[in-house]
Formats: sequence, C-alpha cells, structure tokens
Amino acid sequence: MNIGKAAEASGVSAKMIRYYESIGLLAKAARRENGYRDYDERDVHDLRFIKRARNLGFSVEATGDLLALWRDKSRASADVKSFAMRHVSDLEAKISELQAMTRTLRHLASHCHGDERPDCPILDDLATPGAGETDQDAQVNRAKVRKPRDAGTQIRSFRRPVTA
Amino acid sequence: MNIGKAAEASGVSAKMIRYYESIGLLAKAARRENGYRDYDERDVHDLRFIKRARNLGFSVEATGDLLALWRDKSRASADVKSFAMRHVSDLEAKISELQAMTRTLRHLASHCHGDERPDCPILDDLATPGAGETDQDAQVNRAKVRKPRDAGTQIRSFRRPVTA
DNA sequence: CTGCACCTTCCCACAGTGGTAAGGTCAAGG
DNA sequence: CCTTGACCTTACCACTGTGGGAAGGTGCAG
Repeated sequence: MNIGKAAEASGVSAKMIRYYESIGLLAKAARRENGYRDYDERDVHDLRFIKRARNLGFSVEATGDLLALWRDKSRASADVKSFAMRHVSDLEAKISELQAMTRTLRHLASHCHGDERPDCPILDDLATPGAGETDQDAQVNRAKVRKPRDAGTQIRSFRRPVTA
Repeated sequence: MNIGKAAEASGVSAKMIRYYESIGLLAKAARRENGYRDYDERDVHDLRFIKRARNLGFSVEATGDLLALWRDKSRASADVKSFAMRHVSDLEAKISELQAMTRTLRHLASHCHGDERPDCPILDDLATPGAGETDQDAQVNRAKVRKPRDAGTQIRSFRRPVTA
C-alpha cells in the first residue's frame, strides 16, 4: 500500500506519516523496488492508534509511550490507567486555566457598554497595573497539553509593525 | 531604565521584550550611547499591558490588535467588546474540546481494572477502528487558542525509537 | 510519448519561549 | 590600574506539530 492509501485509510496525512517515521514514533516503513514506502494493515492500524491518541490530546511523545504500552503485552492495566489519568489531570488543569480566562474576560466585558463611546473597562483593565490577574489560577496550571491541529483556522489580522 | 529593570518591573522576560520588539509588537526601544535599550514608565506600562493580555490567552497577534485599540482613543467600546467576546468564544471552543477528551478518557478509564492484569479497555479502544472518536466535538473546535508559556513543565519520557 | 498523479527528499514557515555563545560596558573593590 | 561580576548586545539553536512547496523520479493510461 502506498503512503497515500495509508494516509487515506488512517486519517493521518502522508506528510505526518513521514514525520512520525522520521522521529522514530513509527517504525521505518518497508520500501519497494522503486523506493516507495509500502504499508500493510498492521501499519495502518498503528497509524489509526496514533491518530486516536492525538485526538485525545496526547502529545506525540505520550503517544509513543502509549504505543509502547500497547505493544508490551505484559504491562499492568494499572500502568495504563495511571498514565491516562495523569493526562486527564493535565487536561483538567488546562481547562480550569482557560475557564479562569473566560471568567475574567466575561466579567470585564459585562462592564463594557459596547456602544459608540470609546471608554471601555476591558482595555482600562489591561492598562491598569495590578488589575485582573487570572494568575493565581494560571500559576498552578503549567501542564503541557496543547491540542494538536489548530493551525488551519487562524485569525490573522496583526502583522504590520505597531508603530513604524 | 535597562532592559533588565523593565523586565523585572513588567514581568516580561528580557528575552521576550527583545522578541516583541523584533516582531513589531513593541516600538523599537530608545538606545543609549552604549547601545543599551532604554525604557521609561510608558514602555513598562505597555509591557504590562502585553503581559496581561497574554495571561488572558490572547495570542501575540491579538495582543497587537488590543494594543492598537487601546492607543486609538476614538475606537468604539463595542469594537473592543466584540473583539474580546470573539476571544471568549475561541476559549470556550477550546474548553469544550478538552472536556470532550477528558470525558472520553475518564469513561475508558472507568472500565479499566487498574490492577496487575494486562488487559485494558483504554488501549483496546485506541487500537480498535471506529471507536471513541471525540471527533464530532473536536471537528467544530478549530479555534487558535494555545495558552502561552507551557514549555517549562514537561513530561519527558519518550525519545527512543519505538522499534529499532 | 505525453500528461498526470503519485512518490521521494529537503528546506521554509508558523507561535512562543528558553538556552547559550561571543562579545561590549560598567561599576565596585583590590 | 586591573580584575571580577553583573549586566547588556546580537545571533544562532532547540522544542512541538503541521502544512507548503520545490526539484526530481515513477508508473500508468491514453
């Protein structure tokens, strides 16, 4: 099976398949005479596993650990469970961090007229020393979570020098 | 004021101050005879503004927009409010994405014995085509949120080739 | 044979942040 | 006066993932 087919079958782009192979997450693919990578069902299976783990927010690194756990038929289910639950804690830390942000922002916004007048408590707050920190919350939450694939839908609007 | 003092006073590292200047988020700093950057209270104020915006999860890009809004004394508060609320939506999209992940993981983990036996529904699920997707949720949430500063607290454990 | 779809490798970009190396500057203390 | 140490300067490199594209080979269909 060509890389294109494997990509289609697994939902992992050809680009990413090569990348995963290059960092050692994936075993080196078999090659055909012509140099093309050749995949079989087991490879596609691994790719789907990876895809799924990534969708659950596991980093590529953690995904490697999961794959290793999966291959190690003698691991204790407790190991897997604790691994997963550690990830859940990371996720939840991230969630409460984001929630603190939305709380603060909604609070500020609720005091903003939202009309033609220029005065706005949101900016005033940002511009005021010692105001709305969100940091007591944020300070605690230093997990590494970063959900994969986010780059497509961007907002793009800044990019000219602010002053010059 | 030296960059070090400005960093201390604003909570933005010297490194980041230079970076923000280099990408045009911050005006080019005044220089003294010796080439050292020189900051005054207004600069520190801007830095604190940036710091605060970043803590609220605004991207550097969005922070530039906020700074521009703040400097534009004639902007309507409605503009600021809608800008902030768009960000809140992004945050909330991210939150529900992460929540979907934790839900799925907690669900899987709840079916895992977590003992010495090797069989584990978590891995089984990852390894099974068509199982626990989280993707209907995730599909919708493609905002660009990515809270700043996360790199310090890493997990580090993977890095040897999975097969070789 | 031509054209098109696929494959290969390699380098670039993105967002932020930290690290570090090689050098200049400056003030304090011997 | 000279050394030491704390600061500053620039310029690179790393990380995490992902996509884009160039330059070239391959393979199949018409």
